[in-house]
Amino acid sequence: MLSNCEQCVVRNKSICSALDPDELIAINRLTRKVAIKAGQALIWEGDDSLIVANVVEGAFKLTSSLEDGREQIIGLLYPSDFVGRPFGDKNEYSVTALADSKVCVFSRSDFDEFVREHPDLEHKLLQRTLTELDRVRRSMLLLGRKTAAERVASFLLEMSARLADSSCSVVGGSLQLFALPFGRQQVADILGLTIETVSRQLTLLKKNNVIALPDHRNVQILDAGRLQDIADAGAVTAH
Amino acid sequence: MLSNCEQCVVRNKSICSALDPDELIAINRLTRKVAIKAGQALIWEGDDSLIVANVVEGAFKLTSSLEDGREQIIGLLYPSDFVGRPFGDKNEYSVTALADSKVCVFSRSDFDEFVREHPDLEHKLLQRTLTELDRVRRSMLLLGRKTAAERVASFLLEMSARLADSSCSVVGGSLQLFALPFGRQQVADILGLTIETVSRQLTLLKKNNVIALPDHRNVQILDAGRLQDIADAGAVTAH
DNA sequence: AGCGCCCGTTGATCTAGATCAATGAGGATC
DNA sequence: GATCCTCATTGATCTAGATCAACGGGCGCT
Repeated sequence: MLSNCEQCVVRNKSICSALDPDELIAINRLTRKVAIKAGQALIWEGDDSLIVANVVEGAFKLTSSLEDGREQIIGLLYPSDFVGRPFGDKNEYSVTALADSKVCVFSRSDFDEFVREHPDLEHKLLQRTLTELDRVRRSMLLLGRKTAAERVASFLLEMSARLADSSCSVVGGSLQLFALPFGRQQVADILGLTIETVSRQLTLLKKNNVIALPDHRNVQILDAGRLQDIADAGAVTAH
Repeated sequence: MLSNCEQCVVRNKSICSALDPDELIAINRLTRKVAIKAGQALIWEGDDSLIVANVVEGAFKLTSSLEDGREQIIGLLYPSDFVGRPFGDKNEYSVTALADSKVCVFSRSDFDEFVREHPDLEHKLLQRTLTELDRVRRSMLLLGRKTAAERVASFLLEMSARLADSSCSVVGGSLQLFALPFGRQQVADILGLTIETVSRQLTLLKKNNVIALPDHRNVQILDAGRLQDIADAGAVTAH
C-alpha cells in the first residue's frame, strides 16, 4: 500500500500545506511512510544527514548527550512537525520516538532539491525554523537562569499550551487537564534537573493546590495564574 | 551620503550575497545605514517586530531577562550576521550593541515582501536560521547539563573558533590568542554562571597552563587538546 | 603624580539542588 | 491473586556553585 499525500492526516498542518494538488502528487513520489516503535531512534547524533521527515503520528524527542550519559532534551516533536537537518551534512542531535509513531520520510538530497524548486514550501520551512528558534531561545533562559520551581512551572504551562489544541484538554475557567507523553526522567532531561527535584517540585505544587496529579502521567492545572507567577518569579509561598 | 550596497564591506558574507547587481540596486532603496553606540539597544524584548537588519560593523548580544534582573545571553552577532525576526510580530529578545557598531536596517514589512520575491535570498536566510538553531541547541546541552569547568572550556573553544577567521588569531601548533569582545559579567551571562565562578575557572585553567591570560580581555590557548577534554568531560586534574 | 572608579580576583560561607538510599505504588505476567 | 519490575516519591546528606565580603590593579581624570 502506497502512502498517499492527498489523504494524509497532517496534510493541512505540515509544511506540505504549502503545496497544490499537482505538487502533492510530485512530492508523493519522493516519500515513504515508516513506522517507528517507542524507544527506537530515527536519527543518531553525529550521523550524516541522509533523511528528513514529517511526523505523522506519535511523538519524538530531540536529544544531545555527553559521553558519560548526561542527556539534555532539546526539543519535542508532534504530528505535523518537521524532523531533520536539510541543507547541512550532519545531524547534531538524536531523534527518538517517545511513543509508537509514524513518519513520512524523504531522502535529504531529494528533499533539498524539491524545496529549492518550490519557494512556498521553503517559506513554510523557514517559518517553522524561525518559530522553533524562538522556542529554543526561550528555553535557554530557563536552563541558564531559572530556579527549579520556575522551571517546573514554566514547563507545565508550556505543555498545557502545546497540548491545548489536541484532544483531551478541558478549559473551563482556567481548569485544565492533560497527559504528559513521557515520564519523570524525561521531564528532568527537558528541564536540566534530576528526577528527584522534579518530583519534589511537583508535590510542592500539589500541596499548595496549584495543580492536581490524578496519576503519574496526568496533570491538572488548578490555578493557572499562580502557576504563571511561579514560572516568572519563583514565588512559592509554601513549605 | 547614501549607503551603497555595491561597496558594502559585508556584501559577500551577508545574506545579500544571494543577490545579483540589479537586485542589489533594488534592495539598496529599502535600506538605511544606522550607527549604534556601545551599550545602546537596537531591539527590545517584547517589542513588535518592526525592523530587521544586517550587522555591518561591531558586535551585538541577544538577551532574554527575568523581571528581577537575571539575564541570559542567547546569542552573539558579528559583521555579516542577520538580526531580527522576519515573518513574525514579536521580538522575543533584546539586541544590544557590545561595541560601537553599524547596521543596515530594513523595515520588516519591506524586507518580508522583498524576501518573498527573491527565493535565493530566502534560501540564504533559511540556511542561516538552521545554522543558528544548531548552535543554540548545542548551548542547551551546555546550560542544562555541563559543569562550570566544562562550560568555560567549551566557551573558550567556541570563541576561538568563531574569532579564528578574523584578524588577530595566530595559529602556530595549536597556539591561539584572541580578544574577548566583552567583560566577565557577559561571559557569566552567556554560560549561566556567576562572574565569580567564571573568574575562578579561568584562573584554574591558567594555573594548569591550559591557557594564558595576558590581560583581562585577551586569552591565549596553550593546550587546545586539554581544553577540549575538559569541555567534553570536565576532567580538571588540579587543585 | 595622585585620586577614584570600575572591574576582576580571591576568600569565607551558605544553599539549592544533586546524590545516595529506602520505601511505595501501579501494571504486567504467570 | 501473588510475584516481579519499573517508575515515582520521600528522606538524609553532600557539594558545586551562589552569595557575601574584601582586596587589588589598571586606567582615565585633574
